[in-house]
Amino acid sequence: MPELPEVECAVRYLREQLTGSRISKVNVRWKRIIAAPAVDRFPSLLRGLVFRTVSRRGKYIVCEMTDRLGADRFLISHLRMSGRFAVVPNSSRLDKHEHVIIHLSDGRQLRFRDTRKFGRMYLVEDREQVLGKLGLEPLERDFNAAEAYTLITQYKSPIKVVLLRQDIIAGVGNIYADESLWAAGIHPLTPANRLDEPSAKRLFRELRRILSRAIKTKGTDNGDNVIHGGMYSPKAYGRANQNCLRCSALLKRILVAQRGTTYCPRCQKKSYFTQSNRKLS
DNA sequence: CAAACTCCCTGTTAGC
DNA sequence: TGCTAACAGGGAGTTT
Repeated sequence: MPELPEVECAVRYLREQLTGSRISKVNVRWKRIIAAPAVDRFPSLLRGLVFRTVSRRGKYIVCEMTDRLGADRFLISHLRMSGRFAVVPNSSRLDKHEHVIIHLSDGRQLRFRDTRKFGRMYLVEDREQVLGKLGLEPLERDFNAAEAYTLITQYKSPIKVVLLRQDIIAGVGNIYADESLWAAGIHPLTPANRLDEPSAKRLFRELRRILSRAIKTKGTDNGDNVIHGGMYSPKAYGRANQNCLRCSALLKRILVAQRGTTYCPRCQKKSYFTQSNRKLS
């Protein structure tokens, strides 16, 4: 599932492919993907817009567009579980999971493919309408660990829950939450406000290191499959009942706020619990 | 106000 | 082998 690094790779690909291109026609094949405005107005409002640039905010892909009069419009997409973009020639065979087709005036098409149909697209005049509540960007140069520590100590919920909250730190999903907690040696159920400053700083350092490295390894993947199939291999996520790569203890799987969570009971010490948790199988 | 639950979807996998 | 049912998971919305 795409998280910050996968979205960043998609953004770089789209920026390369789309900058300067004009939309000539739009075909929506699964209406629920269009979150704003009303689906019936979406194609006509997009027609004629030119891609200025593409950037990322959290897990959102932000296409900055200009209309014929030079006014700003924002085409913002969220890949959710299984969404991915591809820019292909018109002649490319239509896949049954390609739900939004954006025709470009140069004979190519931007296609949004999403098997689970959870992805969302927004066309708005004010980007804050979609992005307004997002939290800190963990890879920004101005990300400050001391500041972030002060921020997370406001929450008594488990640190993993805090990491997953997009309004606190943007872009972290289940994979990189488990990975950074494992790397920092912090139990996922530790209440955020019980973390000491060194632990929190270690967590942020590991988070940034892991996110950056994931972007690099996905980036070196062959160019036309930038979103998935990267080289990043998780050390904790998805490795329940396998040996910890640091201490060789058996990794454990629990539920934290309804999300599958894998951690090492030896390296990530159990300290405090704010909620009951139950074992999975 | 926060935590928990429900829903949206379908490919994959476990179970029979 | 072939079928069905459970499951995963981000985020919005609803309920407790």
